[in-house]
Amino acid sequence: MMTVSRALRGVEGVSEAKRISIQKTAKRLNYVLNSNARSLVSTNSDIIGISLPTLYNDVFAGVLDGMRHTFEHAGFATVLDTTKYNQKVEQDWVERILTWRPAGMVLTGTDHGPKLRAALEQSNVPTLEIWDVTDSPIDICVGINHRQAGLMAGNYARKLGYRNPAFVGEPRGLDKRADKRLLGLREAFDVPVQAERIRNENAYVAGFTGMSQHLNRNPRPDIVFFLNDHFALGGMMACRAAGLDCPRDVGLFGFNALDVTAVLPVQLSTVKTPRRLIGITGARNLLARIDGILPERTVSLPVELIEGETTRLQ
Amino acid sequence: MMTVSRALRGVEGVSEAKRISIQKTAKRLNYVLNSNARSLVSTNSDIIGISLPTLYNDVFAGVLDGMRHTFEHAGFATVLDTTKYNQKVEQDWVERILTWRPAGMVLTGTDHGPKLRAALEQSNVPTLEIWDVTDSPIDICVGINHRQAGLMAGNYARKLGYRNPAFVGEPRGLDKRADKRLLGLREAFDVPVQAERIRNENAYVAGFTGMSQHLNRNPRPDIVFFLNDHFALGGMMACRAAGLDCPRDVGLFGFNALDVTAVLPVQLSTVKTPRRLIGITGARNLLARIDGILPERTVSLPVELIEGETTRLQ
DNA sequence: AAACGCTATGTTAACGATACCATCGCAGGA
DNA sequence: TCCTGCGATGGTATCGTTAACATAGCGTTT
Repeated sequence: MMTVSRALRGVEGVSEAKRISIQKTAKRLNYVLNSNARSLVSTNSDIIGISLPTLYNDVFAGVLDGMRHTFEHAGFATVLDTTKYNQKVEQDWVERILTWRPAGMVLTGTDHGPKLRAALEQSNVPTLEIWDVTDSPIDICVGINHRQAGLMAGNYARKLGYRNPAFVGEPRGLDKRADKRLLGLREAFDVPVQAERIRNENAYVAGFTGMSQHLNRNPRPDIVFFLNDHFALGGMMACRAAGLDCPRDVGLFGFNALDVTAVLPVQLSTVKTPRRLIGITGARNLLARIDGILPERTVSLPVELIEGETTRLQ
Repeated sequence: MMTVSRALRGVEGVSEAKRISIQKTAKRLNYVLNSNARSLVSTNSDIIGISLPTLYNDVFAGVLDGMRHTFEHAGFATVLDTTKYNQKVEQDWVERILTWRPAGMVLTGTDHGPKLRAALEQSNVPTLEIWDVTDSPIDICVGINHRQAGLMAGNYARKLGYRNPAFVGEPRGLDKRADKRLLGLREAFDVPVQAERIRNENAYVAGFTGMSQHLNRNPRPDIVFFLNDHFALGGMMACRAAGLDCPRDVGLFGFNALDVTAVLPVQLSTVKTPRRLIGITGARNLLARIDGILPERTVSLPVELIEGETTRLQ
């Protein structure tokens, strides 16, 4: 038994002849190793749990892709969860995955249910929080500063001369990062930023609806910021449907620099976020953490302001 | 030990008083069950492996969402893989997951690496193939008939009077389902269907590029079919950039009825695919299969032709 | 009061892999 | 010839949980 175990694992101490013969026999018998037994004896598995809010958003697909690339390369399998921005769902899922003794855990954002932090600290499982940053992560975190990103966009627009800003997003509390961006935005202006909050599965429709509401208001906003580029595209279409010209009549500002922006007739002003890089950096740091090296607890990656044509005041 | 095990699992045969006391003690000690040990003794886990080509495509996000919803509800956790349309990646991943003795397995499409089918049949793990259908699935399958969907779109366009069809997709062999749709399309017409095959991470850009190529050809196609709606949106923008009007100068036809089509100024003609339903139905059948009930081996769900404004010949 | 039936609780072995230690066989040195 | 050292191989106990079986305790029936 021991020789077989050693041979199949590629561990030292087996003659080459015997190793080959064992491997041949294993293949002939369709022998499949049992990871459960291995994990039981070693008290940890090569599973990494990843919790994301949703997959309908290219953003998380990008982050996930970066992480998975790195994890798979290092020999870890990923178990996925989508919380739909529901803390209870996240918490239950984490408790569940912990029974598998995962090698590591990845959560989105830095705001979680009350018992979750304690459960993870108890368990001693290396934990990465991603996409947002905080000074006091559960363990380590890699992301961007959303408040600052909002501030950056707001300052840019204010300097251009926009004076009547508005925002279109989801209901408050749902997407905590978007809330922080709006906070930054409000810091940039000395006038109130009107927010339309739309709940719709379809982000484009949500943007369209929110923009339409803003256009009905008096005075009409001179620039509208959106939760992301998909919302912004919806807004752009609402603009068009109302017979208004962008940027002549109203400015538009998105977030994330998603794929679709590459083909729009009017280039969208937006903030480019390093999604794949966040994933890769996060995964790399978590792997280091698993190996016992303690990387920087908090890594905040830079974002890039894209000055598009939708904010060209005449 | 047995009483504790029974108490925590909620199995019959423990007095209520003792059960409560055990649960309290467990909580106090931060006791976490070990699923590895449980899986070892029961020789199977409550893990279901899901392999998808990519997550950058809303299509698979939809299918995945439907499946996960059903699986989670039934108490199963999902382990995810993204193959990027690479059979070797898929095969290695399946072999890896099989060491976990998963309760079930989900693969995308019906074309796999040579050893994969044998490995899965050997393992006796219930397996669902999704998105495409075949008469001889590995185990069971739920999806749509892509050839027929292509044929349906082609017939519709031919009847409208289009005579010079073209297609924009990815290199042949990459997305087997798209290849089948093109096959159906070609069946519908008695003239050749010119295909532009573009490789680009960004689907919108791929559509834009492919459309531009077609527009340079002489004679120019009178209708262009796209791999999906994202490609089609890119094509629509290329059209616009070239100063052409759609549908006056050229017709466009997408696939999938993705979210973005809801806000386009000209409603895109497309084929609506039941993605969530495929996920839910597939998951439900796989669960039945796991419970020992043998559902229909092959389920082909209907698609719906959306007659948009991009195919209104004047 | 003895026999029975039932529920609650406890004991043992097993799942498959591996760490740890024991042994075997052989080459080379004294 | 015997001993030493080393690499290759094998034996045993263990991880945490659960199925299967055993027993203890208590009320009920005759």
